[in-house]
Amino acid sequence: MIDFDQIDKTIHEKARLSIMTLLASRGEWAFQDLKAELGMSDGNLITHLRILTAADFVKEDRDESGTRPRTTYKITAAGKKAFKSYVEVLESIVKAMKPQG
Amino acid sequence: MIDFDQIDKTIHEKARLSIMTLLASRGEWAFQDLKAELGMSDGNLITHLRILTAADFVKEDRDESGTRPRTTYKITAAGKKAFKSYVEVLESIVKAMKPQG
DNA sequence: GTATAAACTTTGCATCACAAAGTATTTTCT
DNA sequence: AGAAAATACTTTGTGATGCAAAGTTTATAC
Repeated sequence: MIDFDQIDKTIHEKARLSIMTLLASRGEWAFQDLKAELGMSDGNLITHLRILTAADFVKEDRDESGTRPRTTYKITAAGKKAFKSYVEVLESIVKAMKPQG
Repeated sequence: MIDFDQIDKTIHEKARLSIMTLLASRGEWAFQDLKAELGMSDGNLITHLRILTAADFVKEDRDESGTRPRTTYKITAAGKKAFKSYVEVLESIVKAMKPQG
């Protein structure tokens, strides 16, 4: 049977799932790019990023090189690992549905 | 890109996702069997079943054949359809992760 | 120096999951 | 027959949380 307890609530939330998928599939995302891609408000986006950062799934990089601030986010090793096992649950759900279509 | 807006919140909730997966993979489930399988409290389980029923994703069948009441639940056509497109999003996430492992 | 942009923080609201406990009905046990 | 147990609920309460909107800070462009 599928182990639903293995679903990490930190990742499972829709907004954070999309963030994690984006971060996992591409190296680095600027705050503004994430915001544009996901169509989220500043406050909402940063809250989710904070939650992911607090879980050590995401790391922020502040670029203070004199120019306008540009914060980028990338997935951590722990984040990759957690996301991978999360995706494994998804995969088992997908597989369980395959026979019937 | 993956269309996260296509994720149905009614289904995406962990508890209901497990219920839907069980109902989609097997014809019919008695209330007691779902409860045992998922380890949920009566109140919590019935609430989620009500939400799924209200969304027309699940149909309940009351068996009043003189014996002790036995309510069973099965997925509806609309539920199968909604769950299928939900699983398609999962599949696209899984696929997006495949290249990197 | 006014306006704009980035990256926040704060506030407030509304939803929601979940447990615990209580209820009605019926059935099994003694 | 009476007590206990089981099914399928309902009710209540609490705590968490998603989200938008608006305000804040700092810095840059004009």
